[in-house]
Amino acid sequence: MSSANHILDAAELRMREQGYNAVSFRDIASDVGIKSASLHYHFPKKADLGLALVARYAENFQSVLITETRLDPDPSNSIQVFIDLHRRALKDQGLLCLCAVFGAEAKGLPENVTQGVRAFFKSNIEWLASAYEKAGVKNPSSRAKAGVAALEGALMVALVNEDYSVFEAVADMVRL
Amino acid sequence: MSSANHILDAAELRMREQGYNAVSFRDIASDVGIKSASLHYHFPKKADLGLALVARYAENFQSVLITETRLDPDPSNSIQVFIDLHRRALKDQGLLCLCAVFGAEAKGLPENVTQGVRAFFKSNIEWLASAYEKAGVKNPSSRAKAGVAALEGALMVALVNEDYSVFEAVADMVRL
DNA sequence: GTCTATAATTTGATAGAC
DNA sequence: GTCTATCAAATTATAGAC
Repeated sequence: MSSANHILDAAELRMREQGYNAVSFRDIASDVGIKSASLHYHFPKKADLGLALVARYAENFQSVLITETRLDPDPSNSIQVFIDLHRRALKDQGLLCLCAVFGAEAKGLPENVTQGVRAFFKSNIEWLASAYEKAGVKNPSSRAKAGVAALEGALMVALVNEDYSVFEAVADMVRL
Repeated sequence: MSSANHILDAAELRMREQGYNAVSFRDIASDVGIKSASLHYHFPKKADLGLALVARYAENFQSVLITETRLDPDPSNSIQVFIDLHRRALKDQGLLCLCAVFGAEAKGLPENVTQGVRAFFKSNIEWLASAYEKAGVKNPSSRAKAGVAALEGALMVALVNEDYSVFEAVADMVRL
C-alpha cells in the first residue's frame, strides 16, 4: 500500500478514537514508523490531512454501499446494508464514524473538513431516502434524515457505554 | 455568579462548539476576562475542569427534567419535555449536547471525564425508560436507549448540516 | 483571587542533506 | 521520500508577589 494510505489509516484510527485535535503529527508518524517531518511531505498542513481523511472515508463508504447492494437491489436489503455498515464500525472496529467525531468538533476544525462532513451526511441521507422511497415508505426523506442521525448517535452511545444493545435498538427503528 | 461558574460557562460554550482538546485555558480565561494562571486557582488541572463541566451539565439536565415534569407527571408529557430539552440546545443555543461532544472524543479525554459521560447517558436512558414504561410501551428500555442515542445524533447532524428538520424527524420517532 | 513571570513540553511546520 | 535539525508558537502548569 502507498505511504499516503498508510498514513491515512493511522490518522483515521487515532482520530476516530480521540478526535482531530487530540492527535498530533508525531502520534501518527510514530504509528507509521516514520518521522513527523516526513508526514508533511505527503500532507503539508494538518488541514490537508483532515480533508484527505474525510474524502477517502466518504468515498469508501459510498463505494461499499454500492458494491454490497449490486447483487440484491431490493430496498429492504439496501437499508439492511446501510445498517450493517454502521454495525461493523461498532463491532468489528470498535470505532465511531469518522464524520460523527468530526461533526461533534465541527467548529474546531478547518472549514474544508467540516464541509466534507456535511457532504458525507447529505449523500448518506440521499442514499437512504432513495431506498425508503423505493420501498414505498411515506416521507422517505424525513425517515432517511432520522435514520442517518439515529445510527450516528447509536454508535456513539453504544461505544461510550459499552452497550451494543443501544445500537440494535436503533437498528430496529431504522429497519422497515 | 461565582467565578467558577463563570469559567464553567465559558468552557462549556467553547467545548460544545469545538471539542475538549481544541479549547485551551487561555481561550477560556480570555472569554472570562482573567489570565490563564487564575484559572488554575479554580481548576488546578484541565481534567478537573472537564470533570466539573460534565458533573454540572448532568446535574442541571436532570434538574430541568424533574422541574419541568413536576406539574404534569403524565408520561407523554415527560417524553415531550425530554425532547424539548434537546430541541432547546439546538434552536436556542445552537449547540450540541456536551456529553455528545465528549462521547465522540472519549478515548482522548481524561478517564474521569469519560466516566461522567457514561453516567449521563445511563441516567437519561433510565429516566426515559421510566416514562415509556408508565406509558405502557413494550420494551421501554430498548426504546429509551434508541431515543437517547437518536436525539444525540440528531443534534449533531442537524447542526453540521444546518437542517433542523433532521431533529424533528428524529423527534417524531421518539415521541409516543 | 488575580496577577506577572516562567518553566517544561508539545505542536505544526520548514530547511536542507541524503 | 525520509531523515536530522531546528524553530516559533502554543499549551499545561507552577511559584510567588499583591
